Amino acid sequence: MDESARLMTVLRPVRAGNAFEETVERLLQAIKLGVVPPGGKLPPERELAVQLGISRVTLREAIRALSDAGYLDVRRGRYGGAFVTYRPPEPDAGKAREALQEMGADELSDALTFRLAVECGAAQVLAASPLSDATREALLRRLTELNAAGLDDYRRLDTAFHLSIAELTGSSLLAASCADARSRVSDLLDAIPMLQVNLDHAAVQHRAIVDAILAADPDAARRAVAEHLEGTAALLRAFLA
Amino acid sequence: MDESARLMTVLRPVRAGNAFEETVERLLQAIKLGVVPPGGKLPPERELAVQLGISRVTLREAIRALSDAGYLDVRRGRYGGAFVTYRPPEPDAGKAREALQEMGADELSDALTFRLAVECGAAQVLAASPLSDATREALLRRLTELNAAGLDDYRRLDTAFHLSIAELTGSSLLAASCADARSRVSDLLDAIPMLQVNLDHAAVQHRAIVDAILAADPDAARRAVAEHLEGTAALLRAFLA
DNA sequence: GCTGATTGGGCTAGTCTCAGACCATTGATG
DNA sequence: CATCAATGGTCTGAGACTAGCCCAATCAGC
Repeated sequence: MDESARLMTVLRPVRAGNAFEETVERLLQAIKLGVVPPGGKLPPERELAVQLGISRVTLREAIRALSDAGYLDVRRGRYGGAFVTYRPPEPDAGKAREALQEMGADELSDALTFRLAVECGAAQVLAASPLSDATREALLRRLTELNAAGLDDYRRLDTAFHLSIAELTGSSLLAASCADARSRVSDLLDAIPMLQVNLDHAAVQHRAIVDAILAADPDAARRAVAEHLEGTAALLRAFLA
Repeated sequence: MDESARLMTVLRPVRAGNAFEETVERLLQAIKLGVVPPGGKLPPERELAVQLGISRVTLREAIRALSDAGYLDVRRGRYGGAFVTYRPPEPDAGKAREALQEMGADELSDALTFRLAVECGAAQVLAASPLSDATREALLRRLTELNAAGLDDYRRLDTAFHLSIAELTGSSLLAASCADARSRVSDLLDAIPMLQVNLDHAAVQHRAIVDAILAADPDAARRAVAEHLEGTAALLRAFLA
C-alpha cells in the first residue's frame, strides 16, 4: 500500500534466528520434504557443515536436537552417519488444527499465496523456455514414478514432482523458493487424508501440467498449476474448518 | 534433475555471510530500490536494529561502512539520523559490463528467471483475487505517479510500481521475494539508458498489466508482465553484448 | 539562552560461533 | 584377527555478536 509497507518489506529481520535454529529448520526441511528419504543418510558432518556454511559444532548441536526429537538415528564408526527415522504421521485433523493454531491464519494465507505464485511462475517459465530432451524425459520420469507410487511414497514423490518443475528451469533461486514454499505447508498437507478420488483427480491435473509444459504453452501451464494448487488449498481449508 | 540436485537446493548455505555483511546488503537494497529515497532518512538506529533483528553495534558498523562508501550521510543530535546521499549513477555500458563480470552469466540468468517467475506469479495471483476499492486505487495511483515521473524519479517509481503488485497480494513472503529479485538486477537495470521510445513502450505495457489485473484476467496479467520483463531483459542482453 | 527530548557514539561483560586439532568407535577387508 | 579408513565425539582458544548502559551532540520551543 503506502510507503511504509515497502519499508517493512525491505527492513525485515536479517536473520530468522540463531545459527542453531536455522540449521534445525533446514535439516527438518530436508527430512520432511523427503529430500533425504526415510532410512536415508545425511552427508557426513564435515561435508554437511561446509555445504550449510556453518561450523561442525553448530551442525552437531542441530543434529543432536533432531536425534533427541526422534527424527534421526545417529550411528558412529565407518558406514555410520545420521539416518532419517522420521515417517510422515498418519493424517489427523486434530493435529492439523493444532499446527494451524501455532501458525496463524494470516501466515497460512501468506504461505499458500506465495506457493501459488512461485509454482505457477516456475511452470510458466519452464513452458516458455526451449526444452532439451533430457528435460522432457526427467519431467515424464517424475510423473511416471509418482503415478506408480504406493501410499507410503506418494507425498514424497509428489513433492519431488513439484520441485522438479522449478529445478528444471535452471534457476536455483526459484528452486529454493519453491522448496521453501512447500515446506511451509507440508505439515498441513500431510494431515489431509489421501482418498482415492483425490489422488485420481490429482493424477489428471499432474498430467495436464506436464502436457502444457511439453506443449510449450505457458498460459495452460499456469492455469493447470493454479487449478491443482487451488484444489489442494480448498481441501486444506475444508479439512481445517 | 536427479536426487542430488534437490539435495543441493535444500542443503544450501544457511547464511549468506556474517551479520555485518547481510546488514550492509539489506540497507543497500533499501537504498538502491529507492525504498528510502535520496535525501530520505533511515529509521533511528535503536528502532532499525530491532526491525532487522540485530544488535545496534552491528547495525552501526554497517551504517558506518555505507557512510564511508558515500551512500549515507550521518548526522548527530535531535532531527539527526542517517540520510541517503546515493543517487543512481548515469547509465554506462562500461560499468554495467564490469558489474556483469563480477556477477557471472549464470547468476544473471538465474536472477532474471527468478524475477520473471515471481513477478508473473504475483500479477497472476493479484488478478485472480477479489480486489477491494482501496487496492484498485492504490494500483492506479502508482501507475499515475510513474507516468508523471521525471527522469530522476523514473527508476524509483518504476520499482515502486512493480513491488506494489506483489505487496497488494497481501503475501509478505511474495513481496520480499520480488524485492529480492529486483535488487539482484537493479544495478544492471540502472545502466540501461532511458530512451523515450523505451519509456513509451514501457508505459503501454504497464497500462496493460494494470488493465489485466483490474479485469481479473490472470492469463492476460501473466502475459503482460512476461512481455514487459522479457523486453527489459532483452534490452539488458543487447546492451551488455 | 536554557532546557529537554531525540538521536548518534562508545564501552563492557557475557554468549554464540567458528576453525582446527585430536580422540573413539565401527566394520569391511586382507 | 589385525588393520585402517571413514565417521561421529570432544576440547580449546579466538573472534563475532549481543544486551544494556551511559555519554555527547543537536535543535525546537519556551
